[in-house]
Parts: sequence; C-alpha cells; structure tokens
Amino acid sequence: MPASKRKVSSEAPSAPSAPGKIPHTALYQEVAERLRQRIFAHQLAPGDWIDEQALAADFGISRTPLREALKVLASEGLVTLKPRRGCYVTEISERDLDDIFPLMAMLEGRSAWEAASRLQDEDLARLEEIHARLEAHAASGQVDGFFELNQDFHRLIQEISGNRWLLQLAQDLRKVLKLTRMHSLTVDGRLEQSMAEHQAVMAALRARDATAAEHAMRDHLLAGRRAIARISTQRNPPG
Amino acid sequence: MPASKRKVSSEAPSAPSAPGKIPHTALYQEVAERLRQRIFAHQLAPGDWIDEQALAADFGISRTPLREALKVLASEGLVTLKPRRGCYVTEISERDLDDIFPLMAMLEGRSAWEAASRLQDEDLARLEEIHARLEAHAASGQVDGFFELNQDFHRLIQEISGNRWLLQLAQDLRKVLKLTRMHSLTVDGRLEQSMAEHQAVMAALRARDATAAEHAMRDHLLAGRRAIARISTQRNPPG
DNA sequence: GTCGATAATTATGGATACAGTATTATCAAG
DNA sequence: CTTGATAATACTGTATCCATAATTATCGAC
Repeated sequence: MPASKRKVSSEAPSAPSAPGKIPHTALYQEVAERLRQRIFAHQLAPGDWIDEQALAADFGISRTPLREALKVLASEGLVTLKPRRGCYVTEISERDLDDIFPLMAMLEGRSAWEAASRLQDEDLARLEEIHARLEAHAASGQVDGFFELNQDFHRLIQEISGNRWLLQLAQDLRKVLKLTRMHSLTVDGRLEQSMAEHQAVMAALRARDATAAEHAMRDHLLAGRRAIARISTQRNPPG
Repeated sequence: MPASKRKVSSEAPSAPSAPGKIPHTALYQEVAERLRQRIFAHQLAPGDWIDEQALAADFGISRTPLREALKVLASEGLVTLKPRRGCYVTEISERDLDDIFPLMAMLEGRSAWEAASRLQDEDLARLEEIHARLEAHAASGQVDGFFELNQDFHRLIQEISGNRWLLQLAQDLRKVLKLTRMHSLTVDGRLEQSMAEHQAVMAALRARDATAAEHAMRDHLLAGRRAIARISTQRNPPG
C-alpha cells in the first residue's frame, strides 16, 4: 500500500508560511505533534500499545518518520520504548504525581521569581489579558477553555523568565502531567480556588515582588496536587 | 559500500550479558551512547557538523539507526537538528551557563534534601566510599578521575532521593554542561575547595539534616559556576 | 577581478525491502 | 481440561534505494 501522496499535512503545515519562507518543518516533527494530540486526547491512552504499521498507514506515511517521532516522544516521557517489544503510551502512577508536582512547583516557582525580576510593562499587559480571559471562563464554568488558557498563562510566565532551559524542563513535565487527564479543575470549586491563587500570583507580579511571586506560584501548584488527590480518593476510596 | 557485518559492537555490548538474559539493546541506543562519548571527548566539538554518511560508515551501520540516535541526542540538547541542513553539535554560551547552573543548584539541592530525608545506612555507606575515593584523587591531584567520581557522587545522591523525574532532569542538564568541557576543577585550588563543599554536604547527610544538605549542595553548585566564570575571564579578559 | 546566474554535486528526508525475533495459534500428551 | 512443545504469523529493527532540496563549482557579464 504505497503512499503516493502525503496525507499528513492535509490540514495545516504547523509552521507559519511566510511567502518567501517555506516552512520545511520535518515530517517527523509534524507526526510527533499529531501523536501528542492523540495521546493528550486519550485517543491513545496510557498503557496502549502503539501499532506502527497501522499508524503509519493512518497518517499516510512510511514507518521511518513515525519511528523517529516516537524516539522524540520517548525522551519527552510520553511513550516508553521496549526493545523488540514495541512502543507503549506511558502510564503515570500516584507515586509519579507525588514526585512530579513538587518538581513543577519548584520550577514554576523559580519561573515566577525570574519573571517578576525581569517583568516589562508589555509583559504584564499580556498577562493581564490572559488573566482577564481566565476570569471570564471561570465565571461561566468553561473548564476546557480554562484549561487551555491556564496553560498559556503558565507558559507565558516561563517565557518572560527568559530562561529557555527552565522553560524546556517545565514544558516537558507538563506534557507528562497531561497524560493523566485528571484535571484538578473538575473538582468542585477548584476553578474558583485556582483563580484566587492566580490572583495572588498576579498581585505579586504587579508589585514586582519576586519572592512573593515564587511562593504564590509554588502554593498554586501544590494546591493543584491536593485537588487531584481528592479526585483519586473519591474514585478509589481508601480501604 | 554495504556493511555486511556490524562493527559497532566490536568492543563491548554495553549491557551486561547474563547468560539467560540477552541484552537486546537496540542499535540506535548503542550508537547514541558512542556519539555522547565522542561529543564529551570533544572528538565532535560544539558547532561541528555531523556527517551522517561518514559516521554511519565509521560505525559500520546504515544511516537509519544513526538518524534515530541523533533524534535522541537532539532532545537531550547535545545536538541541534536544522531541517534540511543537517545536524550540529550544540554550542553553549555564557548566558546558557548562567541559566543552567542556578537550575542545577535548585534540582541538586532538592535531591540532597530528599536524599537526606530517606537516607538508609547502606546508602550512606556507599556515599562515604565514593567520598573517600574522591579525597584520595584530590590529594594526588588526579583531575580526570576526580571528575568522573564527582559525577558518580552527585548521581548517587539523586538516586537516593528516589525521584526518577528529578534524576532525569538533572542528568539531562549535566550532559549539556559536559559540552563545555570547562571543568571548573582545572582552576587553581578548586579541587580542594570542591572537597570542602562536599564535606559540608556529607556532614549534613550524616546528620540527616535535609535543609542543611539542600543548602550545602546548592552552594556547591553555585561555587562551581563562579569557578568556571574565573576561567572565562582569564581566557577572555574583560575589555 | 568581482559579482551574479546557472549547472553539477552532494546530503537530507522519506519509502521500501528484508532478516530476525517475539507472539500467537495449533496440536499432542498427560 | 490443562499443560507443554512446535509451527505459523506478525512486528520490530536495519539496510538500501530514491526524490528533492541545499551547497558548491563553473561560467559569463560587468
């Protein structure tokens, strides 16, 4: 079944295509992004085996770029490669959550600290805009939209921090967390509580108070962990 | 020029081969490891273009597993893939060092904190052993041996911390730092100073004082950054 | 002699082909 | 009916091949 035409870029070539600048993003990168989407959507759920041939056929490509994409996802922690046994979507345990959230709290806390130190008026304006939209989503209870915007908010702070390595680490861990799909936001009242915590972060940023921003962000993340823990005990009541 | 026989595993198949347990480590992994060694040895220096065909021929393999290995190294940050333009060994700037070292200080500080909290007598014994050998190397001024053992020391603490995500992040950053080869240990007296800092870490661990261990480790890393800064200003005196 | 356009070369990215191993299915024995 | 051995199947890992884009070399114009 030869794939005479690429189907993969049928929708959008991911990179902005300025007239003179052909995107030229490698196929394996596009494939990696599409795989991430499927994984986050739990179309490929944790523990699932990844059928290379079927997926390649589905994407209308050969196995070569697909396998390259899987190598990338493996080092992001989204999939696990078992030699000679194939590729599986990574499963995250409660233990992993306990390990990852404090790390995220530390990294994002540091981001907030650095961001507060370097914050330009223009940066603050962009944050305020996202923050306002978050308020709106929270008020109308749009969890999905809130979730996406929330990610933008955190990412922007990491970008403002200006430390590309810090950004990279935090983004990688965030991807892993998205595997669980246990969005703490589904907990009753968590949306409002989350906004209150964001308020604290924003207040510290407006005041250019780095230490306060760091602590507010740290508390925000750790509160998120507790909210998820509440979901778990709800679903699996302790014996 | 077909490669009829694998030359790649001529020396050692990296994984220990227990009789019943065939290693079955994939070729791309072996290749990735050999590439890391060449990069750390500056046989492939920062900025160098990586000639896929030449390397594949050198290893006696095809380009396919080599390219998969390069994808892995790229996500570790050791090489940079430029679409349609090939693969280059990553170059690290002073700015990157300023970004990475505080991160490492934070991560390794946290490792030390967790390690101190969970430390078993057996763990401590293993640390003491490495520590003692470090002392010996320092006394006889064996910089290379010290460097390797030092890595073992740090890695062991991260392993004792029991947080595999923390271990992963720290190891990735350490690999990137090894790109520079500016081992702070070559600075006059740094070997002794480094040992003094290790002493502080060990003392805190022996006392199971998590906070002290965290601070000692953090200070140790930041002192390392300052030592490297001294090398830089030595080589490139400020105008 | 320098600059620019065009042709030749070379390297990258992707597809296909193939060998070897793991898994599953089949079947016989207890 | 369960258990173990053997055969068939399917998939992973690697090599080879090919198309296309990038680089270099050649040649001509100014």
